[in-house]
Amino acid sequence: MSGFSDDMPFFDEPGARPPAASGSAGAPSGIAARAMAARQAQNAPPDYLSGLNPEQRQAVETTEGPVLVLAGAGTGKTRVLTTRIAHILATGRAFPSQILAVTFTNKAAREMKQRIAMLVPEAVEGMPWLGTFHSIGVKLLRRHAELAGLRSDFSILDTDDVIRLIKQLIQAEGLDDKRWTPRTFAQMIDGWKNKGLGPEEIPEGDARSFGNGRGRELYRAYQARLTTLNACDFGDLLLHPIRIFRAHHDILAEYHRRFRYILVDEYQDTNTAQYMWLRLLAQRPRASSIQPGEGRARDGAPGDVSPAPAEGQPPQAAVRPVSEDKPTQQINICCVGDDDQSIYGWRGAEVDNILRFEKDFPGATVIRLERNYRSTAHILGAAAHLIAHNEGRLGKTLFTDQPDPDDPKVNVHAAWDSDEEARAVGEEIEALQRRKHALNDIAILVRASFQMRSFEDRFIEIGLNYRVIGGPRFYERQEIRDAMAYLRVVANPGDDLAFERIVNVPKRGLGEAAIRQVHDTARALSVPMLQAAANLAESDELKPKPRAALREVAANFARWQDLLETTPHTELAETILEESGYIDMWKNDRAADAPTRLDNLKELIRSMEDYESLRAFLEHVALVMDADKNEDLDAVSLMTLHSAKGLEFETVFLPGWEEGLFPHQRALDEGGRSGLEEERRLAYVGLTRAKKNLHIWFVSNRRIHGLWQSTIPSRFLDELPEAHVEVNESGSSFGGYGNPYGASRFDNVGSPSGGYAKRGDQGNQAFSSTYATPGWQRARQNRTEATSRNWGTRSGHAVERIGYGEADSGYGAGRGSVKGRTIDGELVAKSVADAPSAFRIGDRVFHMKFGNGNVSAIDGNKLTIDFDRAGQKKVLDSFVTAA
DNA sequence: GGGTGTACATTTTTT
DNA sequence: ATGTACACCC
Repeated sequence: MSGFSDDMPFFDEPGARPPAASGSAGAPSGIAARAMAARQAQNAPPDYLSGLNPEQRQAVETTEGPVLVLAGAGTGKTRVLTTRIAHILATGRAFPSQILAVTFTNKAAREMKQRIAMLVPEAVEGMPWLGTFHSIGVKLLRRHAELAGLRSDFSILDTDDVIRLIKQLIQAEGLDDKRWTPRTFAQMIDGWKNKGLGPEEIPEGDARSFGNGRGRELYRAYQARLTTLNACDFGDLLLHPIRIFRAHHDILAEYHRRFRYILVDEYQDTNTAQYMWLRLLAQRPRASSIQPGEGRARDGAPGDVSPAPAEGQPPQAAVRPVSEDKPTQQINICCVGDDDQSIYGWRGAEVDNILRFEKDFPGATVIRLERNYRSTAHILGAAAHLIAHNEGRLGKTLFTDQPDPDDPKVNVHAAWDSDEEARAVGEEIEALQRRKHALNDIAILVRASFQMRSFEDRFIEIGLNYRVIGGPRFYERQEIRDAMAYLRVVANPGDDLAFERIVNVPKRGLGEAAIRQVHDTARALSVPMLQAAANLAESDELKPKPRAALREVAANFARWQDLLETTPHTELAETILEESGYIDMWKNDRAADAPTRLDNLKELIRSMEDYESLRAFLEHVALVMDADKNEDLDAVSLMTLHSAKGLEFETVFLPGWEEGLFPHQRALDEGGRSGLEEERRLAYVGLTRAKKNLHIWFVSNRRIHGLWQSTIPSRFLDELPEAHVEVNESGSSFGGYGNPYGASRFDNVGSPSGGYAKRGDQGNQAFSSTYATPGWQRARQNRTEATSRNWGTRSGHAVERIGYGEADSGYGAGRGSVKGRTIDGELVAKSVADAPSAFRIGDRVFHMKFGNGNVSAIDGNKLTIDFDRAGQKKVLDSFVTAA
């Protein structure tokens, strides 16, 4: 139908054009010339190699055979990857189109393209196979769609579409969608697909665990529905090609001939499906059973392998033959990764893939990059000591060539609560700013996004520029998704999900009943809903009003589809949004954000200009996540630790190092030891983002889900080496309250005279010099604002009180009631039982921080207490005792 | 079909 | 505490 194939140069098309835009169709003039030059000048290494250290250079020059590059943080990973590609090209080992280079994110792919362009300018246009797993998957699937039961104009559904679809299926099965939530099932399917499992392959137990044992049927129905919709989800972008490769050896063989070199970025993040996909492509045709489930290795005729020059292959003369002395179809796969930075286990990544590499690819060369160009010796020392607490590593130790005795140690600070934490970080940043430190070179990396809020509040208050990275994405906004739904129906009339989304947006008087009717008709006739709507509009099965509405919708789409051929896509999009009444809908909306939404729609249309066709644009939006950010502004970056991977900053703040938050309680509860190790790797990633200054913070009180919790410092703090760490005792807070893992040097943080924090110490006097600190003033202010009573002149007493008056009984009793789960003797989980509270309304109670108060309401184990001094708070009953 | 009330969940995120 | 999603009622 659509003419999308223009922008996809498939190699086996007649007259396949190699490096198109370079104008070198046929003869690789530019590249070959370069290759010649390179070989003529063999004595002097090409200049792109000259800046590499010996390990990097080895990684670049070991082009043949399987290679694993273990690239620690800041060791020049991307540089190796891009130089390696440049090297392969410059030496004439392959054409750009014969290199498969996969990344996880579009950002990484883009960066790689840019950097290759700097090294080999003429090559990039011809690297059609550099991209994310998913974008390459789409490309493969568009080419062979019919083998997966799809048409090549299939839609790609995002998570939201998938959930809506599954909801329909669950309801169709007569299941309660409260008991069996679509979200849960969508996650299950995602998990199965990550493992490469289709409906028939999932374990019986999994199948039974959902929807009264109907999991397998539901999954099957889901896949059937996708086929009907001519759509696939993200998982299918990998799974369909895998199936096709397995079932059609001739097609796989084509790609075997095609891809001479395979490069994989962030290999530690690959999941099982991606692994299988890579194995299929990298496998030597003759290779026998290497992998369970991968047994059918034999395909392409073993003998024929040697460069059966397909169209567009470099003339043999110009190319150094692919290692004549080695067996044919050499596996030239190079995986780059860092097992210590594997932080995506929760979404299916298998660290094992990287740990197993040498077994998977016998004879592999393993190269370690440990020379770090980013961080100071203190930071590296801290990171190394921390990560050494993990088991099952391949083992690497980062080092730096340039230790500087003036480098600051890693700083650890304590704060009373998250507001004070934000306030103090804000002050530190302002101080840096006065010293001309660029804000762009400062980042705050949090474990969970709710932590960002206190920083945002504070930064707004003091007028500090900041940017949040990884927030709600542009294309996830309602108005964008609506607009996209219109476009999707035009591009793929079978996209019922999109149709349903907008059939009554703006309101056209089509209620649930009318839509159901369209749905049923579509099912009965096995046609898309759009078609069914057109039919219904001509029948008398509906009341006049909805009938007229449907007729108009159907006529509109018919007209738009005609325009698709003749009208530029941006213009078409404008027409659609105008004629559908969608623009007017927002113009008439009095909501405060309506103008913003209109702006977003304009921006959407503007961004379409960057794409050749409607379908190219739709694909971009389906696959690309990036929100455009304002790079010009000098601003502090605020993001989660996960989204910080791969970035670096001069100065990094890591707030929230408290048990339960970091490591996160849920990671511990659900992941046990390996969950803890992943959290530790996350900490490692955080530490290694910093070039020079690193500040870690923890607080003693955090409000989680609306109630106050006392917190204890993260065990990770205890895993930092003293030699590289400086505990900052500027003393604006009350630090830890004892650490269940034994004495911790952080127990005393924040106590000028020390010692109060030790259990049993009578440390009241310790606070005399502390209560007047800004943190306290602020804390007090908050309380005053909240309750405006009982908190004026007696604050001094209150401070003493709150500190440790009867702490032993209070704390001890509270803690003692919480049972913990342990792994190897380490406390890992402390789930609080939902036992009815032992307290009653009106009871006089004591809380270790807020002092005495009266219980005013009880909700399970959550108490609302009117504290004498601290005002009304909600706290867990395990944190108070009868007074 | 739209508006109001209640119930529930709330780590991390890419494609 | 706070937001969202759904159910129910007008």
